[in-house]
Amino acid sequence: MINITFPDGSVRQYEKGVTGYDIAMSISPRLAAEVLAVSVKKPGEPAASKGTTLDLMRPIEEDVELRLLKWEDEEGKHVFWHSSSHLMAEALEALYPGVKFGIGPAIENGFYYDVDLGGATITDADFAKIEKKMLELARGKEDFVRKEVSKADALAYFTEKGDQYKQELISELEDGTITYYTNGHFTDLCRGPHLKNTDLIKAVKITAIAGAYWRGDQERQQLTRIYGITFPKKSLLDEYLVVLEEAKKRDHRKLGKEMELFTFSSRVGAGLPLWLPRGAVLRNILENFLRKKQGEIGYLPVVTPHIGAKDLYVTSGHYAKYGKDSFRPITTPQEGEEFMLKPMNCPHHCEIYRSSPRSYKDLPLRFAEFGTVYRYEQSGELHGLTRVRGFTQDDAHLFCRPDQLQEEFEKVIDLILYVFRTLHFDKFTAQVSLRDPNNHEKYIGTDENWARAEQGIIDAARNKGLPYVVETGEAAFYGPKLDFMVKDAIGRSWQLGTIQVDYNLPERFDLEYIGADGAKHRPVMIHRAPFGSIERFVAVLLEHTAGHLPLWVQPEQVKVLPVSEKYTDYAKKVCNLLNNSDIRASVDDRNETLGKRIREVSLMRVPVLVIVGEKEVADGTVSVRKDAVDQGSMSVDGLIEFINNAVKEELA
RNA sequence: GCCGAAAUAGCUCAGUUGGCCAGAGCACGUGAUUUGUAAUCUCGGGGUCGUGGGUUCGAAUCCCUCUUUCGGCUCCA
Repeated sequence: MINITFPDGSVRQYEKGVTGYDIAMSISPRLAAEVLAVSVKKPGEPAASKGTTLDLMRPIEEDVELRLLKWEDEEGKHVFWHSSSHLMAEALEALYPGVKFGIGPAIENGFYYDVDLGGATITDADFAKIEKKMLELARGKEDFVRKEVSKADALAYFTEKGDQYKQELISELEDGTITYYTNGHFTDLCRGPHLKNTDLIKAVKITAIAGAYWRGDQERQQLTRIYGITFPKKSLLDEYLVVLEEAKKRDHRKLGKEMELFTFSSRVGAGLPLWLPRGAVLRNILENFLRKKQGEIGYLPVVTPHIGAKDLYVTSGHYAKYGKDSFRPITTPQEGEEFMLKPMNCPHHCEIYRSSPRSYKDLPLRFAEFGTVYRYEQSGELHGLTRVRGFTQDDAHLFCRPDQLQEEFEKVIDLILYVFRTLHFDKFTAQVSLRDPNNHEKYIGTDENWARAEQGIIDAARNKGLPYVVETGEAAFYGPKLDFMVKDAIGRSWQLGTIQVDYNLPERFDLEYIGADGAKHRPVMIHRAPFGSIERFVAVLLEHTAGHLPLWVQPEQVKVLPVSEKYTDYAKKVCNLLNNSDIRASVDDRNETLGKRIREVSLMRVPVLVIVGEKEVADGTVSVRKDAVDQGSMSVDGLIEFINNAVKEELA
């Protein structure tokens, strides 16, 4: 007998070799019908470990802590979708004989399978056919059968099948660890785990097709990636589709148009946003907010040009790294003279540092600039305001002594957290981006400097008690980073704030300061941008708020609506009083019905509407509504106070 | 850059297997109306159907080029 410990701490005894399914059945058949897989954890495993997910039919041979995984568990969904990808593969094999398979994992929302269709093509029109086949196979109640195979047998099987992708995968596996899973007529190389039976899959939606390189390598074969999502109940699929529709409405590209913030023009060029008046006001508000805060904490404003001599970037290393993939150098009437659009501000700031001899007493020096940079992003990468070719970084470079690095770094973390908190970004992830340990030639600088910088970042994040994840291979080519990642409306992750420790540029630019000992020393540099870029920040902010920006950020805070022409003068007077109190207000006295003007102003997301008619003129008051909620009538002074308080509350 | 999809009026979209001067709503202009909390009525102007080429008696519709956009992949200083 073995002891099985349940999440509530209770312990039951079962025969050795009992399956998760047996255990669920022993509790209730209804439960057994809902359980998708089990998670087991051996007594010795650390408390933080989530345990190992196993098939329901795998025998359990020793004492374990056990969780029965259902749809509601992340791991349960993962198994469900992974099995669904095998179900889709089975359907594809039936519909497209000879199809070859790459990999088919579960993802955050559903699953995909990379396939090589030979000469055949799949379009959206084929989705229904695939869905139908999958449901038909699911209703056939096929068990997922696990089987251990030798490497030689596995290779022989997929060689005979002619599937070179699976052969390649198997050739990299160790003998004795290889398993097959079979559902119906489809057998796949797979570690599992899987569902007990396909009949748990009740609703299927093929969502998209796209190209994907085999093993993510641009140089290799491009496969067709088919995305899908499945559910154990039809109603869950319907709910999911509604959520997707809602997310589309929050798309910053749509909101930017509706709210008249920005636009693009193919004549100006792809990826080069044009900020409309209201958008420009929004940018100024965000910039001034940060400018003010940075002024308070010892940053010094600097301004540098949009171009720099090519030599500047040869010195910084950017030319060698990005020269050929970037905007080409600008030539001049002077033979041999070349300038480049600046892809980043640091080289310019390094030259500002060099403009004067520096003492250890001068440090840290913090040079801040809203610097517009230009990067030739691949055409297929451009995306609204989140990935553009010309954008403005809320950049600053901090030059400090090595003994000041830790404190300076932590102060930057504080600043970024302040910015995020003030704008109500609570759902972000801190990511420590380190260099790829297997690919050092991608980076510049010595191993020693890298090690110091990477350790410095990890220490700072720890000291601040910041929860973080570590990603190797995500560092910039000149140094490791601490990135603040935020998701957009449809779940894509974007980097906003970033802090980077850099020992390399100070060396390349031969930056120095005179220490207390009278000798020359090398400063350390921190690159940082709390927003990341204004463009991307605005995009994500719009998607998070669905356009209902905080009152203090709204380019237009108040619209004053006279009920009719007769009250326009009074409306203008009210508006003037608001403007005099630094409230962004305007009058809409167009010859339209009040109802229509309210509708339009609401669609523009103007948060406060002020309505004035006969009654208000007589009493010297205004009628106020904020975010579609009536606030009753108040004096103009009362309104100013009301707005100022609302803003104060947001900034608190 | 790669795979796939798309581009019709300022915006959102119709436009049947190629067949008379290409349509609607909103927006815009005009006249009426002077409005009390999410769409008042009238009349009107507006499109070389993204670009250039081709097939055809005839192209918004079929084929190719380029541009831009969308979904992924790769990339992301």
